[in-house]
Amino acid sequence: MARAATTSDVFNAIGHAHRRDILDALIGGEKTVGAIVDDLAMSQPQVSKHLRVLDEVGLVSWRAEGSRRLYRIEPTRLQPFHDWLANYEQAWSERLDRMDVYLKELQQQGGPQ
Amino acid sequence: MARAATTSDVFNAIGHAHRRDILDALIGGEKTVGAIVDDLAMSQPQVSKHLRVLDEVGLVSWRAEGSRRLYRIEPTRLQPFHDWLANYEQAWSERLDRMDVYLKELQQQGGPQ
DNA sequence: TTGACATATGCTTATATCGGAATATGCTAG
DNA sequence: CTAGCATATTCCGATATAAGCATATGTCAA
Repeated sequence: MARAATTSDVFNAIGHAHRRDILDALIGGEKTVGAIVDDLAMSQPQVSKHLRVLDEVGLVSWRAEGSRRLYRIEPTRLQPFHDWLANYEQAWSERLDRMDVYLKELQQQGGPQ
Repeated sequence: MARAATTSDVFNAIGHAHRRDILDALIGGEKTVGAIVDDLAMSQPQVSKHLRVLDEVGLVSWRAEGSRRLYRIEPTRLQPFHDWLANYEQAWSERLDRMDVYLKELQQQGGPQ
């Protein structure tokens, strides 16, 4: 077998730097494909293809205006990522708690020999 | 050209489901390679390779204990994710604000027709 | 309708992995 | 030193894209 078939997965979508660049470029608000092409140094088909991936995953949406498309970020779709991160932060703080308990025990016992 | 050479990039590292699975398996604390192999249904070489990637990116670290290796998560390396997400949360809340303003306008006007 | 512009799509090539199997390395016990 | 276990590494074939180029599609203006 080969690479895991994980396309159309939010994590995979943001796993590529160019797509993160595109998302970053959209932080200020909706933008035209051409504007993104100008902002970043990418070819138009390249941008369109990455936008397609981002759209399939739901990270961006668009509306037509004449012959242009205005793309915008769909920040709510970052929720899975957010949730994923939260697990580790919880694990981390629990770990700090345990360390805290340990340190307090040491204090009560007068410290290690 | 082909796929962007973005290995040894934290975002790329978590872009693959199996590596996220491994990280999840390590949430409870440090674990042996063999333990991970048992937990997830993956071959030992497969797990070792993914651990290598995660290690190169700094998302895990390990200590030797006899002939075993105990791997653990390195939560501080999650900071880039946190920072990146923070940008979009701002965009997100701004969007909620705009929606709020819009809703208030509707209220003052007596609602849409 | 034609022309010009904006964007999407199809085709091709190059390449980065992924996964599997076999093997190497490292450590410990006896 | 040898056997055996735990893990890493190498070699391999398969495949999923990424990027480039050319082209199709769609929209507006005249």
